[in-house]
Amino acid sequence: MCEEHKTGADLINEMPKTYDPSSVEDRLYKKWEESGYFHSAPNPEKKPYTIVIPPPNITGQLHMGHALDETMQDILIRYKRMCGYETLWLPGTDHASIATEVKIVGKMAEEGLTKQDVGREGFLRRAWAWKDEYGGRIVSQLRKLGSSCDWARERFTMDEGCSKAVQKVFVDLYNKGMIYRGDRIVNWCPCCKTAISNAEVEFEEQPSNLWHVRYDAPDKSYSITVATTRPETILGDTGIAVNPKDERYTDIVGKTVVVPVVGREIPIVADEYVEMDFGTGAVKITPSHDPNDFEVGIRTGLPRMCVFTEDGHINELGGKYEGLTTKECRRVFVEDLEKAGNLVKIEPYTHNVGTCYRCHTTIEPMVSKQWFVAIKDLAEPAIKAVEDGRIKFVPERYAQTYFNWMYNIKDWCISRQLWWGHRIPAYYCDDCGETVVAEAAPEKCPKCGGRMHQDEDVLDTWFSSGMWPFSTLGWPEKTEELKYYYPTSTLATGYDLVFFWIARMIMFGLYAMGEVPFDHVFIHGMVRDELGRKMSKSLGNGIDPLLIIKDYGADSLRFSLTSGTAAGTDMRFQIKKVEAARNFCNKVYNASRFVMMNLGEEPIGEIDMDKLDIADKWILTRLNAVIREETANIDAFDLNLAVEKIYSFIWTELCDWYIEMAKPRLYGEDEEAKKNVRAILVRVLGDSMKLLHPFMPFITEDIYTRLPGSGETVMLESWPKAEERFDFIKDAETMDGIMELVRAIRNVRAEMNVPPAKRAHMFIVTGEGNEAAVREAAPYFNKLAGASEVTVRTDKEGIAPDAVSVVSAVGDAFIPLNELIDIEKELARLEKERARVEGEIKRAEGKLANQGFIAKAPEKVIEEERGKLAAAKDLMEKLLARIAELKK
RNA sequence: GGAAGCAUAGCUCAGCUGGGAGAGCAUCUGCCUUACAAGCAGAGGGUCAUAGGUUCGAGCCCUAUUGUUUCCACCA
Repeated sequence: MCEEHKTGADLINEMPKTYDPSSVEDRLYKKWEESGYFHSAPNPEKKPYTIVIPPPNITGQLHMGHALDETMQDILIRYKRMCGYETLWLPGTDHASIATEVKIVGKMAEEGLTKQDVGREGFLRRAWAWKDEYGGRIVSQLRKLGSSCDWARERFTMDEGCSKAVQKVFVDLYNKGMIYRGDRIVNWCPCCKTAISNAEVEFEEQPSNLWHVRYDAPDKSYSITVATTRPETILGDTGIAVNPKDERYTDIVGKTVVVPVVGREIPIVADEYVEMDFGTGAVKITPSHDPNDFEVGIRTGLPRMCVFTEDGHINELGGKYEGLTTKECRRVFVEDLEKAGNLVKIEPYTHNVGTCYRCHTTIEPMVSKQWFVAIKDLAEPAIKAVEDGRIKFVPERYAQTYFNWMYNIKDWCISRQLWWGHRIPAYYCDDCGETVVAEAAPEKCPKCGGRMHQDEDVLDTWFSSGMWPFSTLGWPEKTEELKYYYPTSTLATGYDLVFFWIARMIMFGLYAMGEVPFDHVFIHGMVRDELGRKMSKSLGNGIDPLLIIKDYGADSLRFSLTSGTAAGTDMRFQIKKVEAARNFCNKVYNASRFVMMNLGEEPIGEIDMDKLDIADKWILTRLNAVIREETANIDAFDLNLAVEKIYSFIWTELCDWYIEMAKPRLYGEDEEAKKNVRAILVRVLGDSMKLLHPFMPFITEDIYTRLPGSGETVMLESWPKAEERFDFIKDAETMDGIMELVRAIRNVRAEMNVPPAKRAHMFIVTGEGNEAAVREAAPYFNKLAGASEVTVRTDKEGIAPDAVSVVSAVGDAFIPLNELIDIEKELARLEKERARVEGEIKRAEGKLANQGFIAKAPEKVIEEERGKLAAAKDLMEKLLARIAELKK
């Protein structure tokens, strides 16, 4: 795009003084997308690097969690793309069975309609229409962040391919006996009217009571008191259990008691499950409404009696309580217990109540017929894959979280009493009850020829998202994509999805593909509000990323989410941080404006290595360092460290120092010098834009493509490599010393209250070794240290004895500013400095006098220490001399 | 009940395999110096939660304690 060389004036006219992200972001994203830069195809010439997106729910709106998630992934993808990998970031959305269905039911309710009113077909029509309307919303929002997804490969968990994968896995697992159907206690959400898995239950601590209830013998000759937190379940009691070792009850085990109020007779049984020390040592058993009681019931042969309806009411077995909600029933039933005289006492009691993770309704454990995955055979290889390092968690500690869950994993309830989702491919014969599980619906019953009907239920959302890494690549077809991109590379998501999603993907990946689904699991924390609270709708403290993008730009948002926070830990969202990021954008932008303004009329050539001065060598050495460090940081997933490196390189080293040091030459007469400085500036700025690009894609693209000699996009450029010819370690050290001296001079001037405009002739006295370097750097003292003229020499001859002096390792500066000096103040300053150096000498001497240190510390460390001591002593000598001078 | 994380400058947080404590913001002092006042220069501010231990050397490793957050389990 820079075929014609533009002059600085041309370029600067295009660039206002302040960076405006809104004027570039949408335009650049459109360019990227239309140019096909995001698209990936199997390429045997390159190594693949693949990320599948954690598919956001189609119900979703972009929130800060997504913003963080996508930013991390985009950084990795853009980095790897520049490193030469064939990168695929595969996007898509999740049908989110329960979440979506709840929304649609809610919307229908506004029209006064229920699911039953519209029927399954009608409901699904609405659901798909809803998906078409809103499913694209989140996807377009992801684009605002700059996400470089291959949109041509966008998938949906309920599209044809993914559905096929789901059916195949289901049928296959069923045929292997790893999926079964049975009556089990499940977590029933009376609001969503469906079973949910254990992982979907959230426990909330709630204050309640412990009701002590006496069960009398039919003839009242004995009684037994139990405590319960859920008195309404007494309606479903079918027994009382005590510990077999409990001598208090041995003589009544096997006898019966009467359920108070209800009047049924139930047996007293013995079971190890009962803790003798807790409460009265006797437990009422309600096998249909409590998971533990369910187990006791099986062991002791107690019958099940389900007294709740699917929507949380008491059913016909509840007698006069029929039709009450469980909550109402509790109140009424407790009253009746009291009237009957069976309520012994009420104790306040706080305990954890299971609630639905979607709607936070209290879960009612209920027996019902559900489909389950027998998890053990899937879990074992999945545990092993992490144990033997085929999958690595970043940070590592999350592997522990994973193991804890996996070692204790229970069979997975996968059927949901919902309509929106993958319908279970099981068919039952209307006549003989035969069950057929198959991908295609059978015409008729293979046993009796009767009519078959399909199971009404759908599968848990996570059943399909667990296949995401391979279903999206075409499985079960043997596609090129599957062969090339699977296993994927990095899976990035929040720690809240370790159980829901990551564990399931690992299990299914190993099962269906025989190979892990990804190498690394990159875990990030949650974005909290400024006060450290979760962002939630109920608190109304959520911050909309789109508004942040609108006001500050996507780059600023991305930067603020990436910097200053270590992987895997929660972060607080602070608008101040976004502002700081915005300021950085402006800094970068203005640095580029400066470069543009000074490009001159001639084309930019190669850097002439023979014409580098000490500042040039320094910046090139520093560029090499930042390339090496940042690259290592990203490779280790330390994105925060990486972005901070390039940040401080650009702001401090490039802007505050090098650009300032470039000015004398750019504004000077030496055309050759000018030319080389320009080449260096273009090179350093260009590489900086590449290094920053993964983090801030828009501004870097905007700037990079304006630079002379740049390609049409930065995102396809090669990641910078450190060139050895740019390593000038020794010169860079000297330059650091010169910079140290400049800082010291500035310090003195500031402390002496020398007006910035007041310039003075400056003498720099340096040792032989540094003379050449300091001479080279002399002009910089004009610009950086307020010198009007600089004289470099190796002796102090002719320098006014009362000049202000600044001592440093590379040399001492003398500034005749006598009239401005406050001798007392200067002495105080030198005294302070002397004390500091004295401390340093003591510290170093102490260390070197320590025999243990000399004997055991590495030679390199000892040498460093000796060097420091010598330098400090040298400095001390100068200081003392200067103090003596002033005191005269 | 089990497990993990965190505790560092006024605030929010970094700190890689142990080798003289950092950033951003805030504060104070000067500056509209022709890239940038969303900026420049300078300054102040920390017994790195507490107590022990290992080591020549500990913010970093070990043990205990305190505070705090989160996850898992869930005993009626």
